[in-house]
Amino acid sequence: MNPKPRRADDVSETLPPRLDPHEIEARLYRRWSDAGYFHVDAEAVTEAGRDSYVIMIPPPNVTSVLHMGHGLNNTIQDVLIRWRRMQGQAALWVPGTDHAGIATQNVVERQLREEGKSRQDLGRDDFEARVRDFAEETRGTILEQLKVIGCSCDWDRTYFTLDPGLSRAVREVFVRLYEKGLVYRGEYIINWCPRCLTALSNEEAETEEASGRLWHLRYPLAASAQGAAERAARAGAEAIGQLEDGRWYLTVSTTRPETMLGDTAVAVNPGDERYGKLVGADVELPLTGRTIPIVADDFVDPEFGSGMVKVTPAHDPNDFEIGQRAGLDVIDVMTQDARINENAPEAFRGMDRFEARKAVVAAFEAGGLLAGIDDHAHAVPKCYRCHTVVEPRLSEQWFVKMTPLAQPALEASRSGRVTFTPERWKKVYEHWMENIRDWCISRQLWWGHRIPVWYCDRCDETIVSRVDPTVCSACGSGDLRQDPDVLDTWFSSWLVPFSSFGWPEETEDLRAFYPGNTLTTAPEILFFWVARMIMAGYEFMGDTPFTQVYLHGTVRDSVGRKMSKSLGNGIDPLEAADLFGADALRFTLLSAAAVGTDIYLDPDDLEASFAPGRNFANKVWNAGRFALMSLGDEPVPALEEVAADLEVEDRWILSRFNHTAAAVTKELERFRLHEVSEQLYHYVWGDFADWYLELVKPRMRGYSGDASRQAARATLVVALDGICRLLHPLMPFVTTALWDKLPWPAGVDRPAELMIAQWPTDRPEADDEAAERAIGEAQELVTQIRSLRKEYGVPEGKGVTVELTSVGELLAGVLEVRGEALGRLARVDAFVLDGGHAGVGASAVLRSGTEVFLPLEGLIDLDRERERLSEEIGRLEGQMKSVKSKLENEKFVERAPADVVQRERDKADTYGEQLEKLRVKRDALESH
RNA sequence: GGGGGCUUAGCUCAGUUGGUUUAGAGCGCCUGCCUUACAAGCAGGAGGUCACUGGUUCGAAUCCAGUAGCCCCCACCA
Repeated sequence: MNPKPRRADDVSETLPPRLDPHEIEARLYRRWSDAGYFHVDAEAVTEAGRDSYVIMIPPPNVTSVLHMGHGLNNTIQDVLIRWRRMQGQAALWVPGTDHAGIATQNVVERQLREEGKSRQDLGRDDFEARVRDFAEETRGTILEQLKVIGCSCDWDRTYFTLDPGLSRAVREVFVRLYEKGLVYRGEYIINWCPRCLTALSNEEAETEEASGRLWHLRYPLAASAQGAAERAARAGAEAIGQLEDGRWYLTVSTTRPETMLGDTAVAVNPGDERYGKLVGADVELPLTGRTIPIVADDFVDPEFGSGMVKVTPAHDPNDFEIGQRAGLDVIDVMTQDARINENAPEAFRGMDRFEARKAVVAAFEAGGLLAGIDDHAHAVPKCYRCHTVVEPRLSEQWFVKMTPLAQPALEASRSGRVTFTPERWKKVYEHWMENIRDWCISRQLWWGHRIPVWYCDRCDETIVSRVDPTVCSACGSGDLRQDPDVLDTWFSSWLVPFSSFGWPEETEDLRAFYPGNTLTTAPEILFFWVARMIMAGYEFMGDTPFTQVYLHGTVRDSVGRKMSKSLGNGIDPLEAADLFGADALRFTLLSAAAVGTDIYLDPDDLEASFAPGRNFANKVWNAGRFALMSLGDEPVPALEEVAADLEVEDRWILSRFNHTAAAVTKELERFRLHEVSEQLYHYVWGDFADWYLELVKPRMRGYSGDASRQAARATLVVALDGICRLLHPLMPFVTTALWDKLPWPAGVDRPAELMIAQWPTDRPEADDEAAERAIGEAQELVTQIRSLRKEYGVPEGKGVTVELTSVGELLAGVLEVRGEALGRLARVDAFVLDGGHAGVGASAVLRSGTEVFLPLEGLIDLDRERERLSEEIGRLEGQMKSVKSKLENEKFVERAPADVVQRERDKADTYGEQLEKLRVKRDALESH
């Protein structure tokens, strides 16, 4: 009658008990790639009429191979893309890499230095070639890394920001903005890195808090101003004083004393009554022999310091502006590598700025002109690439006027056209947009897009051109010189949402894929990249490049430091994928990626760091493996065919699936990937593996008859198929490997590949509230019995009889049809309803009010158990006594350290609780 | 100086817009199990006055105010 339990040996032989990621991952990736599933044509949208879903990868820098931050970033994008693809959209993920001007140039220059060479030794062309080689190699590695973690990018569209197409777009944009008056050239104070020898944008100068000093310097007033100074001092101007030689001086303060060598004025606030009379007076600038005026300027805060400010137009942006307003001289006293130059007194020439600082202070001190030094915490700007202290420097650079560009981009956020997740970034974005400053785009580097500007040596004409000019457009001369500088690397990446689709041509791709949808990145580049892309989108395409900005957290090490190559605390995604598999890596990152929170991984303990993902991947594998083995290769019926034979657990798992699918879909829409992974974890591990598979085991072996077995088989196939689909975006490899082996009912269409199988949609008919409540009660019953068994020391293997009273209808129903299966899970031989509760036993009450009684007589040696309990109670009482006596000892309590006393008190509490529990148990045994 | 955020179990974090959550998860910890899918596992368990104070409410981890500590972003105070 009962068919023999069958084992599908063919499956069990090919499926090892431990998931071996190496065996499947590379093979499956190649299969997907070869089949062309990653590629999306414009026709899929324009002709087939499908909705497009487009993600632009944040192009990794070719500076170095990917780290775990990229792992997280790209895993998230792949989840979104795979999910949308399964939903039937034309899901396009455009990959690319960024030439990363300053960063890459630095790396190669460092290599050269180790060889004892400089870029000048090589010359511009050879140097560029060398960087190109380096970039090409890293680029290749990066793209391989993305493939290893499973990224389903459209590789046919891979771009590099220096490609001819993208370069053409860069040039077009520069010229257009120039023609519109939005690109201009000018001499301003910019952030200068004296090590990289280039200008930096404001965003590239990162401020770090530093505990510096504030030096107070005395500047003697000129002979002509002595009288005015004396009167001011008499009137209470505390910054005015008298030197030993009788001359009057004023006091200024500075954090950079060396800049005084380039001072051309002292400024006071025009409304400052203390110094009003001194405006126009002359000051003898120490060390230099120069005489400089006192000027009035609103910028000066009368409350700060002495209310008098030294003005160095060539070395401070504010001073530069004061100088402009007052028509002051500009004296640049530093070379480009921040040494004192020939404009300064000979004694200081050639000194590094920090040496010069010391020397200047020493000279002031020697001259009795040092009024004092205070500690002073302030923000020091540093180069974001080499951390050298940035020097404000006067130089001629190219800028983009940003205010006009910012307007539509700001409006996009305010109107909700562009949304931010987490929402708090919306305010940050808007605040920045509202206070946007012009963008310095020229860099004194060799690696990047050359600025398309030529200067005529004959007539001084400036030519900005889409094509390289050969003769001057003004005088016809051929003596043209191209601007030696290159553009900021972000000047190419802010265009990729359209330049990667062939802009400025009006391409089919642009029509199909612009605007895109979701931009996923770390908050660090919100201003560098995200905001600028939105601005460029509106300026050149008339629309935003994407409508959702999702900003995820940072990957940090176990002590909270950002993972970085320089700190050596990074984790190579390849290493993690190699050790645990790409699925495990992905799931670990996703399950830790609660919206907006950082992720902590320990580079010194990869096992522990990736355990969640690895364990879960293995669980999925084994649950699937077991299901496949027990299904065998015999034909499987469709669910509809066995509808009448479904057991309560079948209806339960299908209902649970429907709820899980709905929740997962909803959470994906909100980028709540942590919740997505948690939902799936509990469904797969908790519901499916721990309960459904266990309940269904006897049926799969045919113990409940063939109809029941076929119903279980059909349900199992549907459930496993659903799990593979829901889990696929997160863990594409293991799900595909299982799904490939899944038997399929005849007459039901089977998709060609899991990765393009349809995403589960809501099936309200699958919801079964009764089944969920019934199994819920059954689970509680089983758990309670297990707990009681354990607590009372019933031996593992021993079967028991359990008596139940006040059993509800639902539970009674389940017990009637599935009592045996439930009994197996709790090691219960028989459930007796409305039993007498006679004899010695343990009891519990379920939430529904059902009472559970577990008779213990004959099951455990009551005398021994009593004895054991007494012993344990005795032991605890002894320990309790010694603790109590300690605590009752006044001297101990008074003299022992507080934490030691507290520990004793905690002990007393713990023992007390334990004793209480043991006594209750003992009483339960004694009372019979 | 401005703006934003955080504080929940030993650690890292959830908690769906005040009420089925008796505040959850993973890792770690304790106890017992190699039960023929999985020891990367199974079963059971310990551990939290939800930073503090006050308020609103029938009801607060959740809303409001204040206090303390931590973090991030922006900023030209010499």
